[in-house]
Amino acid sequence: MARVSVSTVSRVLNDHPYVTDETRRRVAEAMDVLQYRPDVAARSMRTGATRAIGFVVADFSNPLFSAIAMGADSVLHPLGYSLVLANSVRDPERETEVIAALGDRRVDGLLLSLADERTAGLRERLEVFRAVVLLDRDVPGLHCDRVLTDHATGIHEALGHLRALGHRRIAMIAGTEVQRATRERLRAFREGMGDFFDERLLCTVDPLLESGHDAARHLLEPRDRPTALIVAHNQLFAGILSAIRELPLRVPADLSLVTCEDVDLARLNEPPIDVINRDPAALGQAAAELLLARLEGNGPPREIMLPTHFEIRSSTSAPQGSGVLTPDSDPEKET
Amino acid sequence: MARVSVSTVSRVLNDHPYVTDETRRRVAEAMDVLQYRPDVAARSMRTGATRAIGFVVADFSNPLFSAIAMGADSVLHPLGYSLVLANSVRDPERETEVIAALGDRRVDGLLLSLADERTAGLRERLEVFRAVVLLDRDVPGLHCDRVLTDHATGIHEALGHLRALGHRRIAMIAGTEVQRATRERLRAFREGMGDFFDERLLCTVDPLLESGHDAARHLLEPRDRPTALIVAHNQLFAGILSAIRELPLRVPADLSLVTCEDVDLARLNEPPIDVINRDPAALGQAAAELLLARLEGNGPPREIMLPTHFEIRSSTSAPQGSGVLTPDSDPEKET
DNA sequence: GTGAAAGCGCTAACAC
DNA sequence: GTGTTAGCGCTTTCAC
Repeated sequence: MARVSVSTVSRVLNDHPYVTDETRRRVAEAMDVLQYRPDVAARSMRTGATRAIGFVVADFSNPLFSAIAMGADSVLHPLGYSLVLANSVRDPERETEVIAALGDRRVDGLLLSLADERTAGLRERLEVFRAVVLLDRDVPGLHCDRVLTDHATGIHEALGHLRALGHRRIAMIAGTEVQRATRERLRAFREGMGDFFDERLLCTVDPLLESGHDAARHLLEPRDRPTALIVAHNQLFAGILSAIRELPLRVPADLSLVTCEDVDLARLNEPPIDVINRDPAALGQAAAELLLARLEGNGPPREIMLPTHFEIRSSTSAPQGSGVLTPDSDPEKET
Repeated sequence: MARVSVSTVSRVLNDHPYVTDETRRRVAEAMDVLQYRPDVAARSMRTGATRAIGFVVADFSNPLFSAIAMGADSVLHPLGYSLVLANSVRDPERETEVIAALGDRRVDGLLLSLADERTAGLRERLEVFRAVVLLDRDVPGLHCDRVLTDHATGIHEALGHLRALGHRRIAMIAGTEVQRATRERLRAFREGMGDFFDERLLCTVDPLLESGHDAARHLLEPRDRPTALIVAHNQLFAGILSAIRELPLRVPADLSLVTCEDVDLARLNEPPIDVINRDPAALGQAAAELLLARLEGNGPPREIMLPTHFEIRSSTSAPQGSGVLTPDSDPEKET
């Protein structure tokens, strides 16, 4: 229609030099009239690039992932990349399967919030991808770009605060050790507790509502009850909170409580829960930037470490009978 | 390597009849050895189908969408479809843009949780897609498959409950009328309130944390304060709850409270909040099934209506000074 | 500056 | 049953 060859159209499309303004105009006009839109699939067959990024998450009902996805999308979208979502529903087998499926789609890169870092053969499966970025994960033997979170600092800060208040019997309910975040939190917890560390006050469970609930019921039995509890996984918090309500235990009078990730449920609880906080959108953004850089050129794998911060609200106070009095232990504030 | 032609390989791949078991075996073996994986892009160029479904959401930080996406994925994934995510960040302009981008990708179908149903030219833009399913949306002039939610029944039930308790001054804070859900809730609210309807107790705002907060602060001023409040949008609830805490108002003694969607924050609040509930995963599932059916064959657009249920917990009681006493108004239960 | 033609990896029609 | 071949819609040499 513009009386030019396909190659010229292609040149206009990819704004090559060496096209007359006049030709360019004619082609643009024709495109407009014909409502022409280039076929991404055909283009990628030729160029080898799909402008699609696979995003593998363990469980996208976890609000953390929405935030991460938003962060990643905010840098990827303006450059014309689309996110292809793959939910592994916390199943390692399905995880390798969705990764293979994304490979078949020839996505340009992969963003991985894996359910399980130790799945056999994971490294080999990831080799086909031009770019892989791990989101707060650590796959044995895999050296690739990563965005990590410094979970230890948050735990140390929280522990410091609790111990300063006089707590000695501090418990932790965490996810499973197949994820770096949990391993880091456990490590920091052991470290920070030092001589006071008590194996019986530590509990790792699948990050599900019910398991959190059950673990809390068990851990918070009257006999030898801890005076403080750190919830070391986002998705465990709701279940643990409901267990605390059932017993019932007053927070912070009977139990000081700290959780990870700043969700509505923690912020708007009465009392507001002290949290070990981070910026999940920043994680997504950083990961996307690393991915883009990798797609651009080569170089050694990079690592970005993102901070955590412990934020005091009103869910911690001196343990009962400790003789220490803080504003937080003011009985007026308690339910 | 299997000493056969490409077409035979293709036949094995698409398990056509008329291939000897022996040949099939040889090809399978070669595929295995060569780690061969068919190229989805090339295949779709030939067949015209990409096995990719675009999922447009207004705001994927809304946990409702994760639930819907999980539901959709649970039926799409087993059939080899991938979800391509597109976040319109509540911006109508960006919405048309991401829809165009999904068109360029030649996705087989579209699942739409639009931010704005009234964007000009939306209908035309959607014509290029082989299948479009609206998720609880109503685009003027567009007749396509839809999964709707019966919001009215939930509102009527809640209103019936509140009025039976003796409430007359019932307020509603809702999202904006660019979404069907809000329009339905408003309509049902007007209807259900009948002669008691008071324009000043109705408020529509952008579904953001702050706007919910501000609207609540304004609506709940001491003068002429309503005795009950229905929160008619998921994402408004947190802001409204924080406003209630600031004032502070006791729930349900000073204010009976009802919200939409059963989120952790509502269920685990003290007291647990009465909710108008639905099953978002079912919505996603139903939408995916409609989409698949449309991809299969033709026929008139179908509509599936999903129910809502009002669930009483502990956040509603008779209004103060009404003389009616219910277990829920027991002062022990209040903060 | 622009056109002709090859080829990306697949499927399907047609031969045999 | 299996092979040969055209062509999906693009980009990219290579001519001119």
